[in-house]
Formats: sequence, C-alpha cells, structure tokens
Amino acid sequence: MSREIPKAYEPQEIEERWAKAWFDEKLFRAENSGPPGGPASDGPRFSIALPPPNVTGSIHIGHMLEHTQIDMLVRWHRMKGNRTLWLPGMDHAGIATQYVVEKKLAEEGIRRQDLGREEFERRVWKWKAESGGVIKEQMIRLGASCDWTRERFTLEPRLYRAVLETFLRLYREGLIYRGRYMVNWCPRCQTAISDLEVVHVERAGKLWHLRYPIAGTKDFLVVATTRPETMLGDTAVAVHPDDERYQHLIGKTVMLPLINREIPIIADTYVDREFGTGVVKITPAHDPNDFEVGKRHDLPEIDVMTVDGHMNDAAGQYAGLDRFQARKRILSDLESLGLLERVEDITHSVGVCDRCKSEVEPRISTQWFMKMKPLAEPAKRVVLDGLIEVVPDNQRTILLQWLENIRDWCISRQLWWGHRIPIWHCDNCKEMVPASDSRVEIVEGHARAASVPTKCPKCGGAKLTQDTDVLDTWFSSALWPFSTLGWPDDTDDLRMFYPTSLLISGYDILFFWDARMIMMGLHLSAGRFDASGRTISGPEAGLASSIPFRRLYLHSLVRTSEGAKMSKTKGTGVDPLQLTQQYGTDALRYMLASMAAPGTDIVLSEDRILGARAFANKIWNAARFLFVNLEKVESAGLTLEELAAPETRAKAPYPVKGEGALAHRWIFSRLAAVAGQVHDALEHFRFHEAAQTVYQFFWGDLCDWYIEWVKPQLTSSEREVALAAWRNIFAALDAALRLLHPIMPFLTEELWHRLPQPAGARSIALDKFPEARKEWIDVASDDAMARLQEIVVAARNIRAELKVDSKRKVDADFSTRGPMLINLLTENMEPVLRLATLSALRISKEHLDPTGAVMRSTAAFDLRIAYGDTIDKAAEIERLKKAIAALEQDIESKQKRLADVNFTTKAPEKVVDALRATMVERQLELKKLKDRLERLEGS
RNA sequence: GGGCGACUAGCUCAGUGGUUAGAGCGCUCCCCUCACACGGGAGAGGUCCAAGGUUCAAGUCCUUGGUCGCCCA
Repeated sequence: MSREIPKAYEPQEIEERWAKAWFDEKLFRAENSGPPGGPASDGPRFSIALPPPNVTGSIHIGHMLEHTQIDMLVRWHRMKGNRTLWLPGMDHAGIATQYVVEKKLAEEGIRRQDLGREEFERRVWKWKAESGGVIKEQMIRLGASCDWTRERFTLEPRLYRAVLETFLRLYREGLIYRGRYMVNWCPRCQTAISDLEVVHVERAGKLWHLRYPIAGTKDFLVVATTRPETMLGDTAVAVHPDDERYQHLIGKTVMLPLINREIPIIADTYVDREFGTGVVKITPAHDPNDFEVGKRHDLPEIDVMTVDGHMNDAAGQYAGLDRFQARKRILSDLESLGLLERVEDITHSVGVCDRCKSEVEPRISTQWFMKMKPLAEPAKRVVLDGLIEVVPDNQRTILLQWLENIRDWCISRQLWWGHRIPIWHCDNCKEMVPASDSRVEIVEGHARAASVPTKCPKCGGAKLTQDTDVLDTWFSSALWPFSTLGWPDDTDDLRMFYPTSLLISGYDILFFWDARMIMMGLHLSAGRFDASGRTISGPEAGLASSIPFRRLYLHSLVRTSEGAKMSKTKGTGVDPLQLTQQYGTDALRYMLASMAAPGTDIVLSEDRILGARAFANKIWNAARFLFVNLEKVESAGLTLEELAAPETRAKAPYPVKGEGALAHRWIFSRLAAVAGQVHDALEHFRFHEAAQTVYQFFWGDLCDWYIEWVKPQLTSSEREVALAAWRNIFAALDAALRLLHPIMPFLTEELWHRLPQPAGARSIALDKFPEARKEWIDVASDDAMARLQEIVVAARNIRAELKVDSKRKVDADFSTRGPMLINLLTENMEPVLRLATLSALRISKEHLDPTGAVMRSTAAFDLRIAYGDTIDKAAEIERLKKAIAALEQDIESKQKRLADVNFTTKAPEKVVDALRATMVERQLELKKLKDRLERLEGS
C-alpha cells in the first residue's frame, strides 16, 4: 500500500477509474448481492427498473437527480444485504428519435419520404448505433449501480414480442379498436398524437368577428373565431336553442362567404350565449366540439387541409396555401368584401406538439385506440387500497383524478420508427386480420412479427397488407417493468424480481408512463383481480400477475431560477458532466440529494455545489489524517492486518482507560443514532434529511469533536490506550464511509480501498450498511459530552471576546454546585483544556467574582477568564442587557402559560414538566446575569 | 375555468402542533496550530406573505386574500 495521498480530493481520475472498474467487473450484477451461498430465491429483495432514457439523448441534470435518488436507494438496499436489481435500458422514443433523424437529414436536404420507409429505418438504426451508447457511458461515469448485464431496449426482439402479445390480447378482448375520430394532428410530424402530447401554451392572438350573410336577406350573423381559415370547412352556424335573439333564424340558412355554400342555422346547447354574439361557426372536421355537434346534427365533415397543414382542394381558390398564409388571404378577402366586422386582441391557449412545438391541428382520421375505462378501474382500486403507495401523497390524488376522468388513448402513430401494428388488411374485403401469435423473427438484425396471416379468413383473399402505423412509444414503455424481466415467458427473473419494489419517476410523466404501467401490469396479469377490480385472496395466480411496483415515488424537477423546466434548446439546460468535471460527481450527487426534499422542485445553486465539494474534501482529509499516521499504528504494536480484520472492527468501541474513554463511547452512540436516522430517512424518500444527517455527523461530530478529542491518545505512550484508540477510530471512520457510500460512492470506494481492508474485499458497495446497534446507544455519554462541549464553547467564546491570541493558553475559573460536573471535568480535564486552549481550570463551588474578567453562565455552571486589562466594559454591559431582555421575555411567556389552568390541565404532563424545568433554569441564568450587570455597573 | 405547490436569515433552502425557529453559502472578528484555508474558532443576522379562525399551545392545521410558479381543461 502506497502511503502517498494528495492533500486535496481530486475526483477526476478516481471517479473515472472506479466507474470503469465497477462496470468491467460487473460488480452490480444482481447475483453479486443478497445472501451469499443460499438458494437464489432466499432473503429479501429489492428491484427497480430504470425509467428508460430516450436512446437519442444525453444525460441532463434531471436524469442526474433521478439517478442519484435511485442509486442511493439501490446501494443502500444492496448494502443491507437484499438481493438487489436495478435494471437499466433505453427507450426507442419513436417520435423524438424520428424527429432528430429527420432534422439531421434535412441538413443534407433529404426528406424521409425521399428515402422510403425501409431505408429511413435503416438510417435510424445506424444513428442509434452511433449515438445510442452515449447515455449508457454517461450513466456509468456518473456511478449508477445498474446491472448492465440485464440491459434492455424497447425495440429489441424480446420486447417487441411483449408488445405483440399485449396488442393481440387487448385486440381480441376488444380493448383495442380502430375508428375514424377527431384526433390531435401534428402537421410537422405528420402523425396523430395523444391528448397528453399536446401542450397548451398561452399566446397573444386575435379574435376575428366575421359576417355571414343570412340567405335571402340583407342581414348577417356575426361569428367570432380565432381560426378564420377553418371557415372554409364550416357546415353550419349554431345558436343556443333558448336564445331569444335568434329564435326566428333557427332552421334558416346563411351563405358561407368566399366559398358560397349555403349552410343551416342550427340550435345546440353547446353554444355559450355570453360568448361574442352568441353565434358560433361549426366546423366538424377541424374542432373537437364542432365534431360532436356535427354528429348530433348529422352535418357533413369537410376537411379543408392536407396532412402537412396546407389547404386542400376543398379550400377552393386557397388550395395549396399553408394554413397560416391562407388565414391572411382569407381575412384580407373578407375585409375587402366588407365581411370582417372587427378584430379583438386576446390571449388564448394554443395546443402545440410536445415534440416539435408546431400548432396542433384537430383532424378527423382513422386511428387505433385503447379503451381506458375498464383498465383504469383496477388501477384506481390498487391505489385506493394502498397496494401501491404513492409518495408524495398529493400526487396520489392527482393520479386518482386522472384515472377517474380517463379518455381513450390514441395509440397509433403515422411514423416509421417504432413497433409496427400486427394487423393485416385484406386488399379485397378490408377485413382486419391479426398476427396469429406473438412470435417474432429477426430480419436484418431487427424484429418482425413472425406469424403473418396469409389468407383472409372472411373472403379467402390472399393479398394482405400490414397496417403501416406504429404504436405510441408509451405503449411499449407501459410494459417496461415486466417486459424487461422476460414476460410473457415465465422466467426466473420475473419470479425473483416482479413485482418490482419501487418506481421512481418525475411527476411530469405520471400519466404518460406511471399510470399506464399500473393499468397494463394489472390487466396483463390475469388472476389477481376479478372483473370488478376487487382483490382476490388466496394463493397468487402467478408471479407475473400483480402490480408493477409496490411503491411509487414522484421526484421533483430541476428548474431554472425562473421556474421553467431546464431546456437545452432555450440554453437553460445544465450539463451534469461539465459540473462533474468542475466539482466531482460525488459533490454533485451530494448537492442534489441535499436539495431533494419531496414535493418541492429544485433550483440549482452554485453555492451548494461548492459546499458539497468542500464536504468531499473534508471526508478525504479526515481519512488522510489516519492514513498519514499509519506508521504510528505499527509503532503502537498493531498490524494493519489486525486493524483490517472484520472481527477487530466488530468489537468496537474498545474501552479506553482513564481520561479518554468518553469520546469513544460517545461517537459510537452517535453512529448508532445517525444510522437509525439515515435508515428512516431513506425508507421515506427523505434524501435531503439523509444527506444532512451524515454531513452533520461526519463534519460536526466525527471531525470537529471526536478526532480532535482523541488525537493525543493515538500517540500515547501507554500502549493499551493507543491500541484501543486506533481500533476505535478506524472502526468509526470505516462505518462513516459505509454510511456515506450511497450518496458519495466514488470517494468512499477510494478511501475504503486505501484503508486497511480484509484480503479479498471487493468493494465498499458490497460491504454492510451500518446498523443502528442498540448496544452502542449510550445516553449518559451523549449527555456528558454535550455538557463538556458547552464548557469548551463557553471558554472559546470568552477568549474571542477578550481577543486572546489563539495560541496563548490562559487560566480559567469554573464554578458549579453539584458534584456531577466536577467529576466529569476532572475525568476529562486534558481534552477540555486542550480544546479550549486553557492552561488550567480551577474548579470551585463558590461564587466567582466577575470583576476584571469575562464570564459565561448557564444554569449549571459559571466560567470566568481574567486576561490582561482589555475588558470592554461597555460592550459587556451591552451584551448582558441584550441577553437579559431576551431571557425576561422568554420567562414571562413561560410564566403566563404555566399560570393558565387550561394549559396545565390539558397539555400532556411531559410538556408541562419540561416547560417548568426550563423556566427554572432560565430564571437561574437570569439571576446570574442580573447580578453581574449590577456589579459591572457599580464598579 | 379547475387543481397543485411555494412565500421562513442578505442568498439557496430545511423545519413531522409542544425548549429561545435551523443548515449551507455570504457577512464581521481572530487564526495559514504538524488531516483539511475546499480549513479552524467566535459572532451578528428572522414581526416565519397578510388578515381572520381552530387549539391549553400554530412557522406547522382551517378559511379568505396577495404575489410567484407549475399542471389539467
């Protein structure tokens, strides 16, 4: 072992080295975790699926936050001895990936249509092969302890099979159907998208009031619209049936301007009488509400646009124009005809494509849908029954409300990159024929449905063409927790790891993904629920038949200081790898963990990363202190081998004779308490609490007090003392590193290896997480140490006020009534004198004379230091007066409360007693301060 | 239109009805003491957005309002 160790923690080389080693050694294979030796199914398990990042992307800070939280829990469970699986993988991200590749092609002036479907798909695969590994590399570098031997991709053959199986089952059950309905259409992506993929943005717009001449009169009706170009497709105007203004017109007609089509005036309760003139144009082919009205009144649907957002032949003279150009032309034409009554400035909500931000066009088209109500019922039940615990709780309500109001899901996409729908259409009779089973075959390295129908069962026709649509990406994502474990086959992994223990995702994909996984997981695992969604008791019908995860934690999002989501295109994105280069991965992880309070979004702060980096350096240097002193271990007569032996550490704390015993008992008592707190915090996703607890323990307790306290013991001439001290300090630091490992894996791995470890020890990640050991809890030591700390701080406080040179040792006087503090001080005189930089501490039971000195008092003791003649009397009087005022106010409020019979009778006895005791102490303190003030003012 | 969240020290944020409301950073003073100046020691700094209410007790629970942000329609 080399004993050179840099003075400051330098993360770059260390992190890269360990990231590579962990990956190369397959350290995080599930098989490396859990009880050694026993049968595979023994013992507690922990399994979690990585929310698969888009294959085309790169890690952003939101991933980093997500992965840090998952990794903390995964490492923690692994160290607790659970058989632990974190299954990673990527999502083919249909529309997103196709968009990216299309944009690249556009740079060469190529459209995908120029290439044709097969060639385009080939290009996407090629591009995926080139850039698809980026995320994986980054995740490895950032320390995610995934089992990479089980990595999956949503478009790989095994997962396509799961998709086929699902589609075919739901199709046969009638839960997937095809039909002609109004959908959200993106003219840029040229595909239908689901309701969830439409984002609503507030935009400044205009409301145009148009005049529609009433047929056979010189009058006209005025309709208001934000989308005048759709008027070409109007097939009616509507008024409210009870609107007195228009009663006489119902049943008459208007002449649609520009196109000169005679259309009826109808009555429908959908019309809002208060809006505009109370007359609305009805365009069944371009508005979802008008579509419904059109159905009710049997109106024709006139689609005036093309798939790419241009006007079609039905638009007459406007055919061929882009929809926004057409709008301008139509408005100017109406104006010149005197049919534009007025224009109003408004802000309104515009639906845009989540992916490309183009304005979405409501459009009638033939698509595939999934019936969601029957699937949502069991999902609601498992959430209501607590079979799936949702954290934070308010997200549970949001989820339930969404499930309550669920609408059918448009699952088909007119894309080329994705899972192709396994339905064939008979060229002859248009019958739809599904693949006969879910088997897949590999063609050119990629999966295709293998069981292709060859003959139409209805007409016998032999010419069948596969549906050209692919499925929404979220269709395959919805199967992720079980498709990745081998479903629909009954695999060992499925038996071992399903249902997964937990899902951690951002709340922004609660509906997109989490909810759909619950619905699909429940539905595809027949047997556990009957049709009413009730839990069936008795033996489980199969391991796969269950919820996809037992707990669901929705983590916060990282936002810019303006509250917007981080966005690369807006330039507000933060590259975590760059931050890693700058500050170290562990520092970044610590910072994220420390800010990850459930339910609150995170705004990055440079200050907090710097603080985290300082913490990493502090840990490094605490270990460095032991490291550079290793020779002294040997000179104390201890071998490193013995120190490294697990048995040695297991027996800590070793009793230390004489003065030094207290601190050892205390630090292990703290360790037990802290381990308990960290367990509790992690169990409840309180990552920030876990982070803060270990920080406080390591820096405050271990470094500031324990190490400083025991330093001289390590070089003690008494061999027994030195031996025990070394054994204890190693055991304590080793435990602290294990405690820190889930948050800061690289640093702790490096230090763990640099310190003596048993032969053959592979990694701190496979070591044990510290337990809250009951036998370490030592309330008396906690209390004693707190008392001594109070005395040391009081002495330092006086020194600072007297501006005593920090190296100069001075005498002090100490007074207390009872023997308890006297004994305690006597037993710990050396460390107290040293830490307070005192030459002597004279102990008495008498009152101390404050003249010419500075004093600090608590209810239990007085401490006095006289030094030089530099006492600033005025300042001391000022300080005393302030303290007295605060105390008096406090005592007064306590007295008031204690005098209140309501309080003393209704509040718990414990609270009343505690208040009483505190008040007595305060009164004592107050008396001391008042006495002193009097003397000072009198002198 | 409906819902959710935030508002606490100069800044970024914790705070689970019950001591004198905490942390990190920043600030002031002292110290480069042999693990660490990414450090050590000491200190200053808060009418907890406002107004009502519940309670023996409210930063915490309820109601209303304000400001900001997010989501859904």
